[in-house]
Amino acid sequence: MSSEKIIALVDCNSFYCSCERVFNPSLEGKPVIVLSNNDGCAIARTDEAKAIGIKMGAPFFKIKDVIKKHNIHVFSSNYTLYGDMSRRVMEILREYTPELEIYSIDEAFLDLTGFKKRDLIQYSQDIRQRVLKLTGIPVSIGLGPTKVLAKVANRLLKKDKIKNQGVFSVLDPLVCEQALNTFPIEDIWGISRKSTQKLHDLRIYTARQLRDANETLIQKKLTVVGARIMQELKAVSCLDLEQVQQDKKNICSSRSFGRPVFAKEELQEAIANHVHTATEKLRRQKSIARSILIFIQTNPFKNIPQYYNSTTIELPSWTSVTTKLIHQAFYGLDSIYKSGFEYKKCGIILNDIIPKSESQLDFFGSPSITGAVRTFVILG
DNA sequence: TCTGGGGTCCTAGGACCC
DNA sequence: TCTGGGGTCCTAGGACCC
Repeated sequence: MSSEKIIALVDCNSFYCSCERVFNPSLEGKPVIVLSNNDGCAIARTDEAKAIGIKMGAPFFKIKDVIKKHNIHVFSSNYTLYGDMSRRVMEILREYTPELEIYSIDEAFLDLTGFKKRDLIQYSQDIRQRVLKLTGIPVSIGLGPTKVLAKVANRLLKKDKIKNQGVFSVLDPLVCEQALNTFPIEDIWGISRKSTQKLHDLRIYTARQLRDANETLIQKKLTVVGARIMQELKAVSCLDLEQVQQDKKNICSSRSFGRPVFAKEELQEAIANHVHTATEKLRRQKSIARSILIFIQTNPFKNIPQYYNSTTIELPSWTSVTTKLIHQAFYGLDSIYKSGFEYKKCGIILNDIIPKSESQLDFFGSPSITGAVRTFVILG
């Protein structure tokens, strides 16, 4: 019993919108949405905007009328601001426990097992109040014995099934049982559309039914991923907190164009920018890469001739030098570019990434991996 | 040469997350 | 006219080796 963990999921409410409200308090109580890059679609909504019926990912052009009618306040996304606010929130959370996993820009798992003897609801309320006071960001906190159950608790808060107190706990087995009874499987963390359909085929509709289902059957249908979720629903923790930020194994930069693009020169400019962005991230984690994938594509939503292609370039050695990678990326672009198409999006992915410290300089000044077999040709 | 089993590594693609 | 961007994990299947 005492080995049971206590996990809190702290989630910032309508995070991007809340950030905008911090700098514009008159928006309090009013409907607000934040749009994706190029103002393509809605990616954050306040409760007021949700109540009006704005759906996650709704294309801007389709909701323009509703926005006007209900006087919804609209913002283009400002990721520099959101990243900044996120760091401040996470720093405060870290004051409450060193065991913390920053799961996304607006969510963190906290291991509160060591605070068992305290009133955990009160402790969580303290966290909420302090974050709100120091950053202006409202957060919701779900408590459970596993990550999946903490997510369940948090989800119930958002759904307003429980009156909006900002903290909900399913640590009590009876409360948990009740919560799972009516909790739809599609709302479980890790169960999305495809898996939901497979489970519906098995006549499994609620979290409770999934928890009590035949394990072999679930593993067969949903692989080990599903089996793990089952365990977590049973309050058996099998997803650990990942406290140290792992180095990225691949780094991607891509974006849609705000307008039609035909010319190779324009694609080159965009690709160069993407390489620049990605190599900056690469250097920040003190890594080097040896493989770069370049892709270009037309707009699949448009009824025009479609083209998608990608190519991977393997470099002779690992590098984090922007110009070297841009050179290779252009070479790759040359090989896949076809004129006459209206391009909508392009991007690059850096692969085969290793820490710079794992490499050493070979005779010619370019890194080679330690321990790898190399043949040296002495010139002259 | 033929036959078979088993292990490892790699890659592409599916599924899922926020 | 107009539909995000950046990730992770897992599996299946092929290549290769012993």
